[in-house]
Amino acid sequence: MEEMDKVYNPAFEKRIYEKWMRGKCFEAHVNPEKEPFTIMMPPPNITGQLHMGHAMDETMQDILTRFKRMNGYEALWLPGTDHASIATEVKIIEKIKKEEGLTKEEIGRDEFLKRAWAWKEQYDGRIVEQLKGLGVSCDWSKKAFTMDDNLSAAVKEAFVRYYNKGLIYRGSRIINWCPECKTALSDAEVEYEEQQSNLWYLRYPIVGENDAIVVATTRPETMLGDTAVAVNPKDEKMAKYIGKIVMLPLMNREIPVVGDDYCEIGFGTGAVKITPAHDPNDFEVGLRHNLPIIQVIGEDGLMNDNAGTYQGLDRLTARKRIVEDLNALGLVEKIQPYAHNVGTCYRCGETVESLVSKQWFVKMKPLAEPAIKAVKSKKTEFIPSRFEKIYFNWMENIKDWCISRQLWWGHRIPAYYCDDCDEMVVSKTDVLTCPKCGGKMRQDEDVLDTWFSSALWPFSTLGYPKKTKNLAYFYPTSALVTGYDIIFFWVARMIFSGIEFMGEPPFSDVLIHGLVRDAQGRKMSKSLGNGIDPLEIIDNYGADALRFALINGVAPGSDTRFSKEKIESCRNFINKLWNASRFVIMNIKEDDDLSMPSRFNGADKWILTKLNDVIKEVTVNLNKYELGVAAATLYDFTWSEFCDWYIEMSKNALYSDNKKEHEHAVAMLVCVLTEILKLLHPFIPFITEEIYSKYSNGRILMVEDWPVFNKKYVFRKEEANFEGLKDIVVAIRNVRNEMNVVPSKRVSAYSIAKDEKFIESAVPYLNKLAGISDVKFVKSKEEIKEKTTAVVTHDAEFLIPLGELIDEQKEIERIKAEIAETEAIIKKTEGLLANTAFVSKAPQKLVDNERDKLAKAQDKLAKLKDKLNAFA
RNA sequence: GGAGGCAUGGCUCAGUUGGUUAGAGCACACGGUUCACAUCCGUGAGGUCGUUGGUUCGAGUCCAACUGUCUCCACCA
Repeated sequence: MEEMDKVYNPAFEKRIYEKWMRGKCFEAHVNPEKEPFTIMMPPPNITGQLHMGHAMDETMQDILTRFKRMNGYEALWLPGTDHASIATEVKIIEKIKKEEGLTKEEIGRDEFLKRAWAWKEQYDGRIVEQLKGLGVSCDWSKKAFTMDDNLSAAVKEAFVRYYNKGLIYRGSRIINWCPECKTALSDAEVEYEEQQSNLWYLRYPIVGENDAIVVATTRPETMLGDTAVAVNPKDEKMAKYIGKIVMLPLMNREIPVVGDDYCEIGFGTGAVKITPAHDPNDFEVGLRHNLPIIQVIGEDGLMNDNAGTYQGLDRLTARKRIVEDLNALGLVEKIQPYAHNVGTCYRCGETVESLVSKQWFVKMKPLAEPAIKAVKSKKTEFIPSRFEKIYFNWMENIKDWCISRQLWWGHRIPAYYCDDCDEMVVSKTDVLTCPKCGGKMRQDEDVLDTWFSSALWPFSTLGYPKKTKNLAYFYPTSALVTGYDIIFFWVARMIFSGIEFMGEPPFSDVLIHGLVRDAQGRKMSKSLGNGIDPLEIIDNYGADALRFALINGVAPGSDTRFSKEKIESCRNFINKLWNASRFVIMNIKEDDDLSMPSRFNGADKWILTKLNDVIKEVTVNLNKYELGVAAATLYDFTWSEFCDWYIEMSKNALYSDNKKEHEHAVAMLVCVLTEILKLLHPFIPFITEEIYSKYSNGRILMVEDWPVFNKKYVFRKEEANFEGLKDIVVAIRNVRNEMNVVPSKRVSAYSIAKDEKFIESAVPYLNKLAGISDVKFVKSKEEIKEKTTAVVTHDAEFLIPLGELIDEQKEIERIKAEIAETEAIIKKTEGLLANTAFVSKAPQKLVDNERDKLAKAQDKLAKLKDKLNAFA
C-alpha cells in the first residue's frame, strides 16, 4: 500500500480537483432515466474576489449537489458570474481615474466598454479559480455570465414581453438619485443611516395678513422648490389656513396652503412645506393637488437655475446660506437638534437625492400577486420558514420597480427613439429607421438595473428564450441557496420572473443561510478591516477544513462566527480522519481480501448498528437541509465511535498471526471506513477522495453510491451489550485515574457477574481498553483476600486489587458520592412512578423505561452499600 | 412606527415532532514517550437553559408578558 504522511497536509487538493475535471465528474446531461436535481449558483459579482459569505454559500450548494449526485440524481450545479452593473462601473471609473487620470465621459462610451470587458476577463477568471479552490462540483461546461449573448437575448425578450403586456412603462416619477454615480436607483438600492441634524422651523408669511405659518423641515435648501404648504383638514387649529396664500421667502413666490391627510396632526407645527420635486411624499401630495413641480437640485447634486442666487452651490452650502439669509429676515423661528435617517447609495455611500426624472418602471402589483401565491401554496418553500414572512411583507407592500440606470456597463434598454418625430419603438432587434417617418432612430442611452438580468438567471442560463432540452429537463430548479440579505434584490424577483416567463416558480426550495461574522460577532467589512480571507484559510488549513468549519453545528438561517479556534478544531478532525485511514491502510497486507465479511463478531455488530443509524440520520438531515446536524453526527461517529472504540477493539485481531483473524479485522475496518468516507464526502470532498484513492483501485469516490440504511446490519442486542461494555471500561478507567493507578499497569480483576459468558468474551477488550489483564470469576466477595476498589454496574461488579496504591479514604468518598448520585435517581424515579397521572397518561414504553431504570438503580445501590460496608 | 431573530457551563454554539442524569468544540485541572494520530490519548470539574406566569402527568423545547441584545422593513416633515 501507498505510504501516507504522518500529518494531514492538504497539498493534494489541486491534484484531486484536476482528477475530477479530467473525469468530467461534474457535468450533467439531459437523462430521462434519472431525476434531475438542479441548483443555480448565485453568480458572484465580477467586482472582487471570494469572501467568507461566498465560501459558506458555495459549500452548502456543493454539499447538496454531491449528496444528490451520489443518490442517483442527474445533479446539475450551474455556475456563473454577474456583470454587477453599478458596482463594476464604479470600480472601473476608479481604475481609469487612477491609471489614466480620465473620467468616463472623457474616454467615451465605446472605449469605456472595452475597458469594462477587459476587467471582466480578468476578474471573472480569478473568481472561477477561487471557486475551484473551494472544491465546488459545478458543471463548468455550462458556465454563464449575465452579459453573454444568450443571456442578453433573454433580457431583451423579457423587456419586450413585459412592455407588450403593459407591465413596463416609461414615465416621470420621483426616484432615488445618486449624485456621485449619476444614476437612478431602485428603492432596494438605498440604505438608510441615522444622522444627527436639525429640525429648522421656518416662518412663511401669509399674504395680506400680519401672520405667518411656521413649517418644520430637515432640509431647508429644498424650500426654494416649495409649491405649497399642507395642513391636515381635520386639524381644528390649522384647517382655517386652507385656501390662504403664503409668500415663499427668498423666492418671493406665492404658494397655496392645501389640506391633506399626509400632514399629521400633532407633529411639528401642524404644517408641512411641500416640495414635489424632492420628496416622494410631497410628490404624491403634489399629484393630488395638481401642484407645479419645481426642481431646484440638479443631477450633479448642485443647486440648479431654478435656485436663483443659490445656483451652483452644493446642497450643504446652500442649506447653510439659506438658513443664514432666512435668519437675517427674522424668518427662522427656532432650530432644534434632530436625529433622522438619511438615504445613501448602497454602492458609493453618497447621500441620495430624491428628484423627478423620466425613467423606465416595471409595474409590480400584477407580478407580485402570483409570486405571493406561489409561496403561500408551498410551491416554493423557504427554509427556515420564518423568512417567508419577510418575503410576504415586501411583496405585499411593493412599489413599482425603477429599472433604468444612467450607466454604460450593462444591458442597454431596447427602446429606440426617432430624432424627427416623437415615435418610440421597443424591440428585440435594432431599429435604425423610424417606422412612422423614416427618420433616424437612436437607442435609449440607459442600461437596465443589474437585478433585471439576474432575475432571469434560473432560465436564461438554460437557454431561454430558446426552448432548449436543458431548459425542459432542468427547469424548474430544485433549490436556491443564498443569504437573507438578498431576498428582495434577487430571490423575490426571480420568483415573479420565473412565473411570468416560464409559467412556474424557478425553484421549489429556498435555503436561506446567515452571515459569517468575525470572532467577536461583528459583520466582516472592509472598513473595519476584520474580514478573513477564505483563500488564506485554504492555503493554511485546506479547503476541507474551511468547509467543515463553515457548516459543522450551524443551524439553518442563523449567523455564525468564524474563529481560529474553530478552523483549528476542524483541521484536527480532518487530521484524525487522515490518521485513522492511514492506520487502516497500512495494515492492509498484499493479498488481503477486503470484501465485506459475512460473519460478524460482537464488536462488528455493534459498529455496524451504529453505522446504520448514522447513515439514516445523516441522510434524513441532509434531505431536511440540516447540514450542521449531519456534519456534527459524522464528526462524533468518526471520532468518538470509530476511532476511539472500534479501531481500538480491532487491534488484537488486526495484529494476529492468524491470517483469517487479521483479514477479518482489516476487511471490517476498510468497509466501515469506506462508508464513512462516502458519508463525509459531500462535506470534505478532497481528503475523502484522496484517502479512497489509496485503496480503491482507481475508483472515484464522488461518483460512488450513497450508503443506504440496511436492517441486515442492525443488531440491537449486541449494540446494547457493547454500550454496556463501554460503560464498564470508562468506569474502570475512572477508578484507576482517581486512585492514581498508573494507567499502563496491567492488573487482574475479580468479577461477580450475572452474565459470565458475556464478560468472558469481553475480557480481551477490557485488556486492551482498561488495562485489565485477566478476570477471575468469584461467587462472593468473601473469596477475595486483597483490598480492592470496585466498579459497580447493574450487570456486573469488578473488583480491582490496588495493593498499596489504594487510598482507602478516597475510595470511601468515591463510593459515597456514587451512592448519593444513585439515591437521587431512585428518589426522582420513585416519585415519578408514584404519580398516577404519569403512569396512566404517559406512553407505556416510557413508564417501562422508568421502572427498568429504578430496578437497575436499586440493584446498583445495594452493591454499593455492600462495598461501603466492607470498609467499615 | 411595523416585523423577526437570539438569550443554554469561562467562550462559541447544538438541542429535530415536549419524555432517561441537557450535549459538543475551545479554554481549564489531573494523568499519559503502549508501534494511526501530541493537529494525540485517558479522566475530571463546570449549567436553577434571561425573568415571571400559563398549558401539560411532564417544559430548554409550546403560549403570554417583561428585560436585554441583534437584524430587517417603513421613514412623518
